[in-house]
Amino acid sequence: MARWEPDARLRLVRAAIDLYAEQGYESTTVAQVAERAGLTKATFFRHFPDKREPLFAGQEEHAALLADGAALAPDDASPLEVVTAALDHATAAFTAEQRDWGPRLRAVVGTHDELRERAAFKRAHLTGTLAAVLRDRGAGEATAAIAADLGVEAFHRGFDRWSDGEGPSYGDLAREELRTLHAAATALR
Amino acid sequence: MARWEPDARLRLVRAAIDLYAEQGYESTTVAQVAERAGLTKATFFRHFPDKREPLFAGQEEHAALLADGAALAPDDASPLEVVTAALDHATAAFTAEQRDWGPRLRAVVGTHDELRERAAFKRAHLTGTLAAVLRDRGAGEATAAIAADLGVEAFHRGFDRWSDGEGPSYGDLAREELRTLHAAATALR
DNA sequence: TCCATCGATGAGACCGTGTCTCATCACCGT
DNA sequence: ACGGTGATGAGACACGGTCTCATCGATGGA
Repeated sequence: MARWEPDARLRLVRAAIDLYAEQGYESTTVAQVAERAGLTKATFFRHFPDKREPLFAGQEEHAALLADGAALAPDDASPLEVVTAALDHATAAFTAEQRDWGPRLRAVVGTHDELRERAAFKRAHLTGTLAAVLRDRGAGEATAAIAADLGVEAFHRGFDRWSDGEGPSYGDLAREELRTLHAAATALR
Repeated sequence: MARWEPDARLRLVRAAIDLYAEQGYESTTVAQVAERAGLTKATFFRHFPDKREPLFAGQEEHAALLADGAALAPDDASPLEVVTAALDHATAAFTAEQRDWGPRLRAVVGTHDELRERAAFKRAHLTGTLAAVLRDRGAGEATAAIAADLGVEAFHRGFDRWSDGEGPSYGDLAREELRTLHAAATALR
């Protein structure tokens, strides 16, 4: 793996973020992204299925980590404890580089519906994965859906605050968000 | 408004649903859809912004109705009561034709990620709209987010059951789903 | 040292989506 | 009849995304 100049994939991610931010997503062509990374269009599509995906490269990992963390929780854990375990486990994915990219990614994604759409899809995938784990553990349909919603909401709120440089660790922020959301949920009338 | 053969837009919707179901979404071209509707590719794109949109033609109306219904609720209504009012008001959108198309649409959308993605986006839009109304009415950030999630979840579950031919009226089904979800939410631990 | 292999890349043809411009045609009011 | 208006058709165009074939660079073995 990785001959010639290594890290082609990473170079493509960086080139995409930079160009989409500099010139706008629409007015940037895939060929331009590839060129900035020292590659060609064909190679871009060998690393990513489409023009939007480099911006969301880390997300499948997040889904996997959330699911793994949830599956690793003790058998007698309540749904909310399972979600907490999932959030804690996901902490592993959050490197310094991810934190730096966070705000820039949010800004770029916010500029174009096509990107918002992909973000919504990834989020729905996350929610679905988490809900499936909860159902497998015996939670009711409705309970699984709500707990998953709260977990993913906390996941994103925590990440946003963390990548804005707030708080000590991501894990603490996410847990705090989850507590807040849970309190609001039980108080709902 | 509608000269020549009237209802060009509706004919396009029907042609799209039929062809996407018959031949698959991928292997159907926009030109084919337009041709079945007795039109051309250029006219298709005058009625819809892209190939996916005819399948989701009714959804903006749903968002508007939910928002209107929520805004019409009495000033002292609780978040959940606001959501209930929104669901009741949305009932207006559900014609017999919508019910017939429901299962077919679900089936087609389920066959292709590109369509699932659009569905997730529409749903996120719905949730965002509802949450915004709730925040404007003074609900807290977290409360608005959760109430909106429950509302949209109930909206979709209700619609699925209703379009499967279940239950008396859509309004009753959606209210029932909302009650179930609310019960699960308050019982969450 | 040389060579065969294998995986990553480049080159370029190709189809479909989505945009745009210009011409056409049907309806409408006068 | 006649001109205006708005929906449509025709066709060129750029770009996204797929595919095939050729190339090249590193590796491992004789």
